[in-house]
Amino acid sequence: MKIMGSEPTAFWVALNLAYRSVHRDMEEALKQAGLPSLRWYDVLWELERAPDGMRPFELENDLLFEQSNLSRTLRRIVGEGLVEEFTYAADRRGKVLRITAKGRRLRKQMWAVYGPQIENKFGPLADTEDADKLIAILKSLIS
Amino acid sequence: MKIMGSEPTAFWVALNLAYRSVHRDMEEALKQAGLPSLRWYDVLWELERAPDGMRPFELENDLLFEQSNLSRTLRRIVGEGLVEEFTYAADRRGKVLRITAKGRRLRKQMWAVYGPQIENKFGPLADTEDADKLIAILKSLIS
DNA sequence: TTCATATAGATGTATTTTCATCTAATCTAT
DNA sequence: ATAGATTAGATGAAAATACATCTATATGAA
Repeated sequence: MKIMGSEPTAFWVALNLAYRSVHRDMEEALKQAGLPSLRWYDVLWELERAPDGMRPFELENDLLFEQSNLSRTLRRIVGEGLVEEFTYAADRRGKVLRITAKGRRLRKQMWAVYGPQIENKFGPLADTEDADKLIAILKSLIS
Repeated sequence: MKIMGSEPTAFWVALNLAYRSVHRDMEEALKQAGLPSLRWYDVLWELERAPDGMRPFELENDLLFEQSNLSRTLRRIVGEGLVEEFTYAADRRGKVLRITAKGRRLRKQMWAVYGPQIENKFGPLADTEDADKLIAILKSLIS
């Protein structure tokens, strides 16, 4: 019989705190620089890599967004002119999103802050061969 | 010069998605069972292990709570009779929190759902011979 | 075709979280 | 002792997120 303080719990607790700590610091750095949140970055970067645009529901899956949350986030992002919406001919319920030039510029500006943050936090670990193993494990947890 | 798709970024992306995916599922399971959120669990468990009670600011540090958020979360938790507040004689700005019998019962109920979730997700990994090393890496990210 | 079901996305409402600021108590240096 | 700075915690207002539901289109089986 497993007891509470066992290994799996320790792993989850560490994962939890690590994520939150890093996330908090990164949001802080972006805010400090007068830039939007990480969620916005994720959307912009995802769209920047999709030359033909993406559907909202694809973003939802890739980024683990709550549907209603994404819908409103997109409204704001589109409102800022960072992304454009087009009706999707093949399915008239849907739409297609494409990043704008302005969106690309902002994404790049954000990367200037975000990138170094990642480098600071994770650069030192990246050498460890254990890091690869950990990445694999982390990926396996995603459903 | 580092490019964007490099190792550290892969690590962070995996950490990010893993956390969110697991967290979402766990919250879902708790909600399904009509139980409060993980944040409440964290507070209750932390207090359960503190025989002499804890100060809010200690919880704030241990659980990476935003101060104002914790303040309100505590109001709700105390409102439900799960935790009691006492004035802290040695520093009259502060207070001491102690879990109640009701709080302990609820914490246990929650564990009946939460524990198995952890076991499901992380149990399989625990065999990894260097789980400890991976945990250490995660912990090293916490500031 | 037609009815039932499923999917894409929006939106009203409630809840949670953040941000900024406030009060009261404590601490520190003079 | 006292002025200034710091800390514990609360709170109004704003923003983000979640939940439930709704509309419109699409799909699939009879």
